[in-house]
Amino acid sequence: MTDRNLVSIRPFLANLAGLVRMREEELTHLMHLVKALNRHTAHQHILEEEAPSDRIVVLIQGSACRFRRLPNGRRQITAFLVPGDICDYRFLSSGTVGQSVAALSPVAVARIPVEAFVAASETYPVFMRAMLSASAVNDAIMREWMISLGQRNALERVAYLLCELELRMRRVGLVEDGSFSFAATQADLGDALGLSSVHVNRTLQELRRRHLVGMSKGVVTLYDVDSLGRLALFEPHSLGYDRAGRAAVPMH
Amino acid sequence: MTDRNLVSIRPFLANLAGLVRMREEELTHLMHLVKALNRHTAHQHILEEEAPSDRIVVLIQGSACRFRRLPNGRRQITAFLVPGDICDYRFLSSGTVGQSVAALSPVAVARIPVEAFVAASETYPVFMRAMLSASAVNDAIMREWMISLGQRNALERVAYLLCELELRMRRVGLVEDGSFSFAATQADLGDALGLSSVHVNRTLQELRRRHLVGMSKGVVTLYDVDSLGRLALFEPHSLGYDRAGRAAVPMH
DNA sequence: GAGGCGACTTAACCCAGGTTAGGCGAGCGT
DNA sequence: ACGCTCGCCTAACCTGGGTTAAGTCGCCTC
Repeated sequence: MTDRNLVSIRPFLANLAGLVRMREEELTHLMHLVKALNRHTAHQHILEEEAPSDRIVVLIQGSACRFRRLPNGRRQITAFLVPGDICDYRFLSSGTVGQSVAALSPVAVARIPVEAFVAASETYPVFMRAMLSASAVNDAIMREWMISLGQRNALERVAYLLCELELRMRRVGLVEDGSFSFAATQADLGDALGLSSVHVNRTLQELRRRHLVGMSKGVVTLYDVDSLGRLALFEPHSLGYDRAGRAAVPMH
Repeated sequence: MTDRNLVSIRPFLANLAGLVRMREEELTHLMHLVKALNRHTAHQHILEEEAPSDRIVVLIQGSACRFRRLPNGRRQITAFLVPGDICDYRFLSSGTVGQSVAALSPVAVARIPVEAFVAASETYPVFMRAMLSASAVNDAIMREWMISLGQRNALERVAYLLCELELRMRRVGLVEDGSFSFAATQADLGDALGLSSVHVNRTLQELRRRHLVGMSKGVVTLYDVDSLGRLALFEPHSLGYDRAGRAAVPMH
């Protein structure tokens, strides 16, 4: 493993530990499964559509997105990734499914050999359970995006996305005073929300005007999460987190 | 198991056998895991949001949908289910995630106790692999719906949905002469596609006018799958099927 | 420090699809 | 045979968000 000391994989551990109960020993063992820690610059691809899935790839630092391109050139971003997120779950079924992952900012990425992970799961079944839970949460997030795209208007969509990101960042201990780092451009947001970048701009301005949101230089600030959540029709429990009564994991 | 003779669970077996290679013995064993076969009338709920997931619920006959309701009353259909489909994958992670499943027509449903299934997977690991594959396909379908909602216009969306359904029905041997049964109303289609029922109507008429599609009394006919697919920006391989070189499974 | 590029902003115009409000026919219960 | 409900269809009108086009600002490179 390279430079484990420079970049902490803590968000990853926090992510999984927030889904299943894990003992100290298990967390340590899990940590040692990480075999490589790479960096990518903004806009670089982290995973290609057709890449074999012999590694579990985990985002450790920075922002990234999953997306797919249509034959007509349009792009749909299907997920934003925050530190601790697993980039792609195809290793669970050893299939290859068509979507790529790209960095939105400079990122650090950890890679875990699937074989080693599966082997370790024999001794620690909690590892596989954690992955399946993470995958289920991922599904829930996708489902909620579908609802955004189908039923929410522009203002609600943007508000919803920000609430979702805030919750996910908070879970891994990366929200401070209502602020967190998130590197998508307005065009990226448009490709994720099914809006033009022009309209994303109009919408963000409206949210700023209402003193709900601040956004600049890759830092998002939510001034009033409650009002924003109401506006967004945001229901945290629908994301599959904390339904088990388990909130953000305390980092000791 | 009740009245196994009246309703064939063949679509279910075809579905899984189309994802992983299974021997005759395994298919037989799988069949014997089915412990109950129930019927529901149209509009009845098959699964509630909060239901415990101690059964794997499989649609055997008829049409159904997964959906979630927003606090403002609007409804987003997140998936249509065709015979052979697993209604809900939450049993994989033993979490409860908020969506319901409802019948669109009279349906038959099989139930497999999760415990028995997991136990059987010890002897036949292919069972669990099949479930994970089915879940991955389910993800791919959801992803493609997100792309529809975000990037395709009304005509493309409707066309896409019909192509997808045709493919899925064909996989389980339920397409004859380009026709298959599908019971959603135009309002249902609207709730799935993020369109008003009025506009779904306009759009279907346009597809009929172009001699691409026929639809009446719960029977869909595609007159020209190729043209329709082109119009829809439909890329079958993106659904995760047949990427492994495996097309619709021959039923011997 | 000139030039270029990428992200954000603004404004004018326009259209795809929503909304509202009906009408029509088939099935069904009484 | 009546009336009800439900699904389908039509038409008139309206608006949320798309499109195009241009301008600003900061940052990076040479």
